[in-house]
Amino acid sequence: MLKTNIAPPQDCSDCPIRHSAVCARCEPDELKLLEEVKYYRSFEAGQTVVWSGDKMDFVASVVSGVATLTQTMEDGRRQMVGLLLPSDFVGRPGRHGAPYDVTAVSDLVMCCFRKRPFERMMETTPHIAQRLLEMTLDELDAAREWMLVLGRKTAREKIASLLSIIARRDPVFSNSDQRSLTFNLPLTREAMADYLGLTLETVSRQISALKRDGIIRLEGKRRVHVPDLDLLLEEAGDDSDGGLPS
Amino acid sequence: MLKTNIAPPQDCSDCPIRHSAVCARCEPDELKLLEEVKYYRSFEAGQTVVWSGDKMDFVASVVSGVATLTQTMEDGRRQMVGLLLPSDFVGRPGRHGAPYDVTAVSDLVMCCFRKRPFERMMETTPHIAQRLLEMTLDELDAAREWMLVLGRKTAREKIASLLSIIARRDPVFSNSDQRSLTFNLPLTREAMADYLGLTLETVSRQISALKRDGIIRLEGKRRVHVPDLDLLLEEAGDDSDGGLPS
DNA sequence: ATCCTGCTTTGACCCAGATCAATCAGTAGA
DNA sequence: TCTACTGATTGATCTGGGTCAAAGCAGGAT
Repeated sequence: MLKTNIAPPQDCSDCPIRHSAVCARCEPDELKLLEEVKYYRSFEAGQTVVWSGDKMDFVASVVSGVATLTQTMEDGRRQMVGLLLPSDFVGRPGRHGAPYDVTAVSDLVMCCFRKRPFERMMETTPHIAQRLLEMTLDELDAAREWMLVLGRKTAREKIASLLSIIARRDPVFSNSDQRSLTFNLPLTREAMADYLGLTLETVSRQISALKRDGIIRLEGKRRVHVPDLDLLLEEAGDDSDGGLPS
Repeated sequence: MLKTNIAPPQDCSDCPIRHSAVCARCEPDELKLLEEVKYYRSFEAGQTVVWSGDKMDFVASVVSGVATLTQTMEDGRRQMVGLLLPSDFVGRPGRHGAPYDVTAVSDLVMCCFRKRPFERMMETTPHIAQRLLEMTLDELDAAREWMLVLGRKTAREKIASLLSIIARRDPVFSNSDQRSLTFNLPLTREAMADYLGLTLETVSRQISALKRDGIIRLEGKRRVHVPDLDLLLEEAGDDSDGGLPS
């Protein structure tokens, strides 16, 4: 397996997620306190970060790479319940056990904080608690959007929705407002199926269908080119236009 | 329609949700400040509290009754994304528009806070922000559980899951640990369908099936008796036993 | 009483997506 | 170069839940 061993940042000031993670609002002195309780951990693609039910004595931010939260039923049915991209936060202050499996789906670097000290800082440093609240509210919104996808969308709409979610969060998209773009798909077909409540065969078929219909083009299995983002959003069944007035 | 006009509480000290809502951790002096920016609103069953997209100049706690958050696609497909029972919180500090329809499904009393002053209090009163963070994390957990239901469970499991969720949150359940219990179903078949990503016909059929199999008994359409809660949990496909050791 | 009107139940049929199975395409190792 | 794997694609068939349609069943209102 290809090992891209990305070195963790030397210190917070040149951290790539400095301005979007839990620490985003911290002042330099607060950052210094955080720095004392933090440490980096790296995982290879496929490794499990924590198993559901295990004790989890840290909370963490994703620095680089992609991780997933999944729930599994006794008979093996699996549902992804969280997709963690850089700057996303894992773990819950004030809880000991992990409620979900956390898995690295690509090579992954996490910035971990020892739980106890972090919890104490939450009480003394409002900037951390404020930012965490904001991020949690954003995640709740995302989860609710996802519930609409799971409960009411067709397989084709589900795939289109997932692609547009990933496209929207891709750094190259944030920097441009073109109609067309190209991005990496960080998930296997199986992981996409777990995300969308489908089987991997259906995922594959629907991706082929979108390709056939010219909505997307594949460059290798894992790189997606979208010639017209509006067409993709249309397929996703979302209230497409953000309503630009005349 | 039957009008049960429940009078709102006179002041916070005899409010039924005093110890479980956003204000749960407030000290008497903090409560006094909150009291200055609060007002009650009542809705009849079926009324809309706010429409998705509308301006929402308040945040609120449910005092009594049940409300839902729903998303609707252009073609009319609907998905419930939140079920609000007494003490639950609606609205997001720092956002003007409502992202979902909020609807009273039974007669409803809400304790509303004017948004601006509430936002200011969030910054000055850590007890409010802390409690809101805790509640939001709980909701996120619930949303993720719900995602497993929507994505991977069968219709029968979905119904059993919903019934056990409602049973668990029913006040009479919290006060007893018997195997059997009886509770009111606050939702129509259609609302249950919107919750579970099903059609109302399927909901009706599966309820009949659970009844036929002796998992539940109906006393009128809206009152459910569960002779053995463990059987219901089994049907829900949840990791049933909380693991009582030998 | 009887007629609404808004739920709910039940039946008959159909289809989107699951299941089962074979094949293909890269990449890694020997 | 050949082999072994892991992931992806495609085909054939089956089925759970959707769709369409017709009753049933309260509570109010007339």
